[in-house]
Amino acid sequence: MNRIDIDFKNEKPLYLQLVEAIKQRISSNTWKIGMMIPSENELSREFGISVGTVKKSLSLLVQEGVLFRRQGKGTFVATPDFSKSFTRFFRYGQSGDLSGDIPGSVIFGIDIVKAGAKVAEVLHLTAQDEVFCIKRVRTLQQIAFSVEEIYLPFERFKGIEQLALENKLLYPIYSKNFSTPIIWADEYLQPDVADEMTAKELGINEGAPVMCVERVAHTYEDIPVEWRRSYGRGDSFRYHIVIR
Amino acid sequence: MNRIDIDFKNEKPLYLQLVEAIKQRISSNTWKIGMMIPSENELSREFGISVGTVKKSLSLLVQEGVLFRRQGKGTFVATPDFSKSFTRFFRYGQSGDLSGDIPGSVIFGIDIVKAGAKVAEVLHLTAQDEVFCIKRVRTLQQIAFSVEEIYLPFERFKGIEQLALENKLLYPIYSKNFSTPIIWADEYLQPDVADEMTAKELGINEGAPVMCVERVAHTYEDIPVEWRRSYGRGDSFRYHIVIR
DNA sequence: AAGTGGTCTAGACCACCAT
DNA sequence: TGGTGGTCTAGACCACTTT
Repeated sequence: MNRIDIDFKNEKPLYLQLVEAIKQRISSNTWKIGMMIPSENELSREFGISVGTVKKSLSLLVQEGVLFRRQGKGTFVATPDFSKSFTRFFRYGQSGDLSGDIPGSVIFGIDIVKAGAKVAEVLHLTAQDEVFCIKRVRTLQQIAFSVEEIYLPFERFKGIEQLALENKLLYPIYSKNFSTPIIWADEYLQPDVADEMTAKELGINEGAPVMCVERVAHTYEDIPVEWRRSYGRGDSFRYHIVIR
Repeated sequence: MNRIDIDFKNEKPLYLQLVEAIKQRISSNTWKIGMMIPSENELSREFGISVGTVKKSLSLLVQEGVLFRRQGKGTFVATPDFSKSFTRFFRYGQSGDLSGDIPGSVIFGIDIVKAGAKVAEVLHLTAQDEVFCIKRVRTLQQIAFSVEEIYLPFERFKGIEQLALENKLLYPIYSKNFSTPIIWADEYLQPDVADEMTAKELGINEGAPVMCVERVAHTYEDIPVEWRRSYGRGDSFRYHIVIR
């Protein structure tokens, strides 16, 4: 029936068209997070393409982390849970691993300001467009481990200033309240030393090492919707990546 | 003919067995870097499996960066060129990007020492095993940007102390002289501040920010063969990664 | 037993490249 | 024109999960 999503005259391969169609259904909340999506056979019938092609699309989406599959059970919409991968690099002491803990946060303020050149560039706005600026300190077990400034486009996040953000993870809020799930991000790391202000907020000495992390977060449709700059305590920061 | 590589009674999927067989041929230099490997049809005949299964193996190897393919031409062994991805994060000034430049290096010494606990653990040796320890400073346009200590297992790299390593990239040497191409690496980043020694070597002030990068480099067979710790100038270090 | 995903086959047709 | 990879089909059989 519903073949409006697939265009057989289109030059684009069918399996990529199906990938887009599935992403669209997830991003429009037709298929919700954690939900089982139709089986290979059903998708094959619905879109009028072969099971083999459906398999190719689904394995691509699994590879991207959008879906996960369980043999004998089904295919499910993955949780775009960045909180785990985004804080996995913090530790305390020499060996303690707190990546399982949920960080707390204290909001220092949320303002509406002009984007300015830098923010405008990364969020694809003009420098005169208004953005929200959230300042907060994040904590693990009552210890501050990072301070951050977060910039959000005003239009998309209108009303966020009235929500209780204290001790909340932001990405679930973007997803639930603003239909804006975060799917991937660019991240830039630079070492730095704490200035007076940062040192006070993190409870460390001025001149102590900190990690500066700048991040641009994106939606399914690759729209940049958040820019943030964090300063993390050097003694609790260890970032692991695999290079291929 | 040559079906010794594929075991149809094995529980492991055929396409994964083929992936291993192909990696083995590359790592044993049977198929050299840049070489065109046999076509899908030839591989299908040689290993006695269907073309579809061969396609699955090859696309997996492409995804891992081991092979690359060109429609109408063939499938080729990719250059395991880590020099690019491993130095891509350096820059000078506010915007200059020197990732295209080849860094120079000054060797401070190459010693044979006992591995010790840390090195033994990551290189899968015992603490009494001997390893090479290379100390060097790396430069871009005559400016030192990092100092590093590099540890290599003695047995695999016997003779490296007699080679001219000055201003050379090490990974091509591992590959050419020791049949040890580096395929992937774990990398750990932490911010730090320069001590007196490091500051002098990098030409910066004591207490200035530096990035501490620890890396474990691996072969095709996932054998860890190098451990290094680098301290990079904070003002020229910017690390970019994409999180999914 | 019925439904799911995981593997595998044996083709087909096409676009691209070399000759 | 013949060989290559890229896409797509229409099955088959298996392992696993649920009913």
